[in-house]
Amino acid sequence: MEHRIDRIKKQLHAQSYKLTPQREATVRVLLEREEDHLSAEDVYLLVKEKSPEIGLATVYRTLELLSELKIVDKINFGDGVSRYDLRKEGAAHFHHHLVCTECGSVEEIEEDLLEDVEKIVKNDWGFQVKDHRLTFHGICKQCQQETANTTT
Amino acid sequence: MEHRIDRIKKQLHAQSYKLTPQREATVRVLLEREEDHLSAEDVYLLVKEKSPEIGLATVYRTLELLSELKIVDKINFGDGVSRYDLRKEGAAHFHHHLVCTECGSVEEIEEDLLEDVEKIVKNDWGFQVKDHRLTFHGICKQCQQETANTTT
DNA sequence: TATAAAAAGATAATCATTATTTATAATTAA
DNA sequence: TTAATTATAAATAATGATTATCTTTTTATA
Repeated sequence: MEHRIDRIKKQLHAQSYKLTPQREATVRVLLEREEDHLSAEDVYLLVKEKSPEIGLATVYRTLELLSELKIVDKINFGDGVSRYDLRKEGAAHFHHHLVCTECGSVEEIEEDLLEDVEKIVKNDWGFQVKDHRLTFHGICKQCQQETANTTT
Repeated sequence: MEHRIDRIKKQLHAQSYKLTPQREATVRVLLEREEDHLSAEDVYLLVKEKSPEIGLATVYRTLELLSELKIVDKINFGDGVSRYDLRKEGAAHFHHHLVCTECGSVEEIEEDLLEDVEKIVKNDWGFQVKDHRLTFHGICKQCQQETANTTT
């Protein structure tokens, strides 16, 4: 944890930003809840538990900053809310998501499945890919099993 | 054009909805501007040109309805607005997008590049894919050329 | 230390979207 | 055909996420 905070600190410094206490508190929440896909409001409430004096606008500003520096990714699953997702250390690319339309769960795929596709895009469309967003909508393993059970 | 309106009419009827004049006007705008990725507001303004008496809420309702019936796809490129994109006739899947971070242009890829990836998702994650959304962010052909020119 | 710059806090403003309430048109039953 | 029911639309209010503004506090620098 401390190691990752340190790295983020350095990334901020590299762009002459500071890791203020408020920013650190926000980053800590993101690290603790790395598996989740928190909205700004979610982050705000969690940060508030430990640093009650923080303001919502500050959280928004911090998330925006982290997003610009590609430390977090801002994603949108179609409900009206942006969600913020810590990028894995050293990951050049956004990871993929599996959104279950039954139970709403969100799984992550770390490995990059798009290398071949990106080659095609480059060769056939002349488009120079910098980043991608891939989300699958469907039915997760668990929900499939539950449906199978109730049917039997 | 009329043929496609007819098909959409049938799709609505199949779910016991009607193609009211307002809905038809909205669909016509979507057909005319098929290449674009219009926001609800955009659609509203365009429909208003021909049918000035239409209300914004009606456009929203219509787009929502068309979206439920999978006649249009609702997408989000990360600015705060939802955009609505007519699904190609008979297309089971959402098409892909190339968003240029330089000029903001949006290209579409009709062909499905994800068949292999979906197989992997199914086999390795047990996830039953119903639909996907794939967007590449990067630099389009034209912007690459322009950069090359100014550099020389 | 004094001054300038950056960041934060508080809250108002904005803007897309949704909900509500009333009116209108279309369909069905009597 | 008329009355009653239902679907749809119009107008506008309400909501809710996000951003802007303005003031205060903190940090860095001369």
